[in-house]
Amino acid sequence: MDQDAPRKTLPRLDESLLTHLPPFSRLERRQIRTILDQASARRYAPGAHIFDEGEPAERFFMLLDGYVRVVRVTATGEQVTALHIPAGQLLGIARALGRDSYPATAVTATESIALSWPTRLWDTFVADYDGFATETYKTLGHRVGEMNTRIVELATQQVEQRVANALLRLVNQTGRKVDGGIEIDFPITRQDLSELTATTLHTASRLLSGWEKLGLVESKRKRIKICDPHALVLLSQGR
Amino acid sequence: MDQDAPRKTLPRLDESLLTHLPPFSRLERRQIRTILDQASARRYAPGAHIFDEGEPAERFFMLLDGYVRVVRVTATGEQVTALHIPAGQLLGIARALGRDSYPATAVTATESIALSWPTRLWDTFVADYDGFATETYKTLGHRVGEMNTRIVELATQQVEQRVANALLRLVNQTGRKVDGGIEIDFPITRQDLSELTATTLHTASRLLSGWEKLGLVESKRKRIKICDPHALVLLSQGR
DNA sequence: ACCGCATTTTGCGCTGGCGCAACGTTTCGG
DNA sequence: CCGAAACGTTGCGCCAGCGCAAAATGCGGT
Repeated sequence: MDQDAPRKTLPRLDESLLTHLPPFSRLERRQIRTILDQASARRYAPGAHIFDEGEPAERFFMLLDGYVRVVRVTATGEQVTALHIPAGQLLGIARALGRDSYPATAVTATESIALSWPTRLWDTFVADYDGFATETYKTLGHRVGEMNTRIVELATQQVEQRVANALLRLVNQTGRKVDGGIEIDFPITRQDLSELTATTLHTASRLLSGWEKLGLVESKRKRIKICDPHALVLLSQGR
Repeated sequence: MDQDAPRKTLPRLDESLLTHLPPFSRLERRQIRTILDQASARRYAPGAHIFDEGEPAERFFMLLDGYVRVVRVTATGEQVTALHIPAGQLLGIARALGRDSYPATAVTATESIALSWPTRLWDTFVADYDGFATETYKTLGHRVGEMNTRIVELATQQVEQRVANALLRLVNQTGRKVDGGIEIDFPITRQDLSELTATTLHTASRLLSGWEKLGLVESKRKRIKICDPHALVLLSQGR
């Protein structure tokens, strides 16, 4: 997207990159070697688009490092974040659902590294590699579950509860222990948070300010630390 | 659920029931026979629960006739409709996503008829029947797309637009031409509509009343007829 | 024909949270 | 080190749509 620089296939990708990741964990060293030899590795700057909604799904990806937001843009230009994907998961797997174009846009939240393969190899992977299909469908199932939860939240909860829930989920997925609490492990702006919870950055900011005064959270620019998760849980359940 | 009446395997299920349905369309007569012989058929009264959220996913289903709403219930007892499923589609296919319990409740909107098979046969179907996996993942992909759309709608649109959208979608999926317009082919209350659009039955009722005065729709109890779809499309896109 | 229940309609007041606006603060490139 | 851009905070007014309440209407059962 950014530059059409030739995807540099790094000198030698080590098998250890994949061996512990669910979709590949049941495979033999030799198989992983084959898979890696077919892969391209690439680094993405923060905010880079890995792929865009509607594009033909030419490749599928394994996020090795970083975080990715999956975003949809409405006709009127508003953004809605559908999902956050942490390192170690596949993305752009439209093919698994019989689609031939990407249903959403993938934007890196941090500097990220991803492997990718041409979509045409998908069927081979499914057929040849034991556990690959099962494991991907599991993550897919998990994502569907998350989407479902979001629908229910959007439909029934107040903004305050939704924001609290979103923070808790982010912390659970990507929390990093620091002194005084748990911090969300990637840069996230009020704007991002608002796109994740279907509100405005103003309201998100007000809520965080309020919580900060109560000692529930602390936040610097682009960084949020949860100090009192339990209190947030209470908030997230409407008192 | 309702009664534990023995699932009556009807004397003889005809192959024609399945031959034209996507997941089975590429199969031979003989294979379909085998599939049917393993199936149980059952009739459900309107409002019956085919399965409930959280239950172990013991069977998967093919809806032969009727309409089913897929519903989630929140901790506070509110209902949210996640999806509508028309005849000819599979449901309860938790297994396809590696889940072993149903993620939502399936409630019939009309009298319905469904075939079902023990979940343990799922893998056999996928392995033995060509096109079965592909086709199911396609419907799954379609449903994921719908869920995505709903998230975006809930996040960005006003109630009026959401209700308009919901009506249009229902009409597209299940519309039946009648004189003066297109009618939604199953009974749907204001309450149902509100659960589908995350609003209250009051607001839904007010909107429909308003539109009726403008001649966009006509509605008797549990029946909604769209008279001017084009005008609704305009509404659904915010003017 | 009548009763009771489910569904629908409508009015009215209240409020969560959005829109707008202005201003403070941190980061980064040059 | 400076200026601009990105990010965050806060005050204020307004309104879509919810909650509550009450009544009307159609429907099925006995």
